[in-house]
Formats: sequence, C-alpha cells, structure tokens
Amino acid sequence: MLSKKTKYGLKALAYLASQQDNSPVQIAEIAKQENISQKFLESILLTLRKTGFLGSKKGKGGGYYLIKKPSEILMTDVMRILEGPIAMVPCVSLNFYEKCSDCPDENACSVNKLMLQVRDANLEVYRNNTLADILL
Amino acid sequence: MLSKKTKYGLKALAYLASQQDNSPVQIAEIAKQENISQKFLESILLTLRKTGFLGSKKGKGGGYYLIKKPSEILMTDVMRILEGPIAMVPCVSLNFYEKCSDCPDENACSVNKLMLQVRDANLEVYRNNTLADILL
DNA sequence: TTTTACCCTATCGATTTAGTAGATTATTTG
DNA sequence: CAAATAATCTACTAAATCGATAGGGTAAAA
Repeated sequence: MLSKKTKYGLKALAYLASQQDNSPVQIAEIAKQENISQKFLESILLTLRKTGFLGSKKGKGGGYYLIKKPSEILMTDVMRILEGPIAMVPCVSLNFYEKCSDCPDENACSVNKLMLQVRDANLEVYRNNTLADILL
Repeated sequence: MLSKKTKYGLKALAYLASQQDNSPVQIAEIAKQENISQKFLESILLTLRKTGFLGSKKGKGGGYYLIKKPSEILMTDVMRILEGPIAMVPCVSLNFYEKCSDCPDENACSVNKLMLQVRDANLEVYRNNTLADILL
C-alpha cells in the first residue's frame, strides 16, 4: 500500500510542476487545493527540500518551489525518498540491501526469485517516468 | 514491504511443491526447515487451506498438501490472498477498487497515472509466474 | 518592528504486524 | 475403547507504524 506521505508528496510535486512560473507557492495553498492536512504536508515538503527536490523562501511571498525541471525529476528518486526501498524485500534491494536473517541461501529462495522480478518491473516503471510524465 | 505472512506462505508453498510425492507434510516440519514460527505458520496455512490452495489431514500421518499442481498455482492468486491488493492504491485496483476520498478526479491525478503503470507491471510479473516457476 | 510563512519537537490514537498461549476437534493406531 | 497425533480455533499481547495534531520557534521581507 502506498503511504499517504508518498501520495501527498507526489501530489504536491505535481502541483508545483503545473505552475506557470516557478515562484514560491505556500504550503497552505497546496494543502487546500490537494485536500491535504496542512501540518502533515509541512513535514513532507520539508523532507523534499532537505533531499534537494525543493527550495523554500521564508517571509511574505515565500513558499516552496521546484529546484529542478520536472523532466529531470525521476520517480525512482522520489519514491526512494518518500516511500523507501523500491524492493519489497531487503535481500533484492539495490540501495538498501540486507541479508535475510532466516534465509540460509538467497539463490535457493523462491521468494527472492519472485521478488527480483518484481523489483525489476517496478524499477522499469519508475525509471521511465519523470515528474513531467505524470502531469495532467 | 512484503509482509512476513506472505513471505512465509510462499516459502511453505514452495516447500510443499518441492516434495517428492504429494503426501501430507506436518506444520512442524515446514516451520523447522524454513525457520518460521510454528504458531504463526499455522494460521497462514489455515488461510491457504480455506482459500483452496491446500488440503489438510488430521491425526497421525496428517499435515498439509497441495491441492493443485504447482504449475497451476498463479502468483496473482497467492499474492492477493496473502498480501492483499496488488495495486498500491485502491483507485487503480482491479479486484479491490475504491474511489479516493480526497481526489476529485482520477483521470486528472498524477498518482493515479503513475500507479496504474506500477499495477500493470506487477500484474505482468505475477501472471507470468506460477508456483512451479519460482522453485529451486 | 510586525507580519508572513517556513521550521522544529513532541505527542497521540488507531491500526497493523508478528508472535504467543491454551484448549478443542478429528484421525489413526495399539 | 483408549491413547497418541496433528490440525483447528479462540483469545491475547507487545511492538511498530501511520496519519494527524499541537504549539511554539525562527528567518526574511515589508
């Protein structure tokens, strides 16, 4: 299940990307337009800023804005930041690899075998989609 | 993240499928061989029986056994029973569809657009794999 | 210097997850 | 029949996670 955090984060990014110019948009506006709890959205935008997707400006006329062009924002990166590992199991994760404690041999594991395929299929989708691709 | 329930369930199914004949295997044996908490495994095997994947036999020489041939057990079905919906979001689910409460229009939703692709990619994998395919 | 709006910390209730304990029922075997 | 065996059922618990909320603190602009 996709977390609300990821869902809201994606919606916020899409909202910013669909703006005319790249001037700052206030949290309150995004929250209202996208039906998101404002306080919750604050923390999400904060992590997106800390991880280099967004910039922010304080004071009057402030808000959040995209740092990169939508076509340069890969879904692989967004998903990893917001949702965590793309793999459903640590033993097939590229960026968050961990050995299963219970499994003696990954190469003889049916779960591993299936989840490798799942990981690749998902990666394929996320790699082929930038923020620009999921607009409108 | 894949739940332990699904992981254990898949391992148990694979264990049963890799058996020489189709005679009943006891919960205790599966639990031991696959490093699974026996009590937890009990409940998993029970749901797999109730959903038509396994048969069971009580008393001495009893245990669980596959009802269908491994090549006839589709991962789509197993995953839906153990893990739940394949879609990451209800609004793109084939078997568990639900409208998002917050989203006014699915067709204008970026999350929907992305998650549709993810769903299809996952379905593709699960449809192309039977229990027989993930053995060894 | 006041307002705006981002930034930070803490907490909370609900839900889910993984596992545990104990009793019961059905089957086989002596 | 009785005893052993192994699945079945009911109930409970600890821990983690999720989504949300509260309440300030701080930097920047007017």
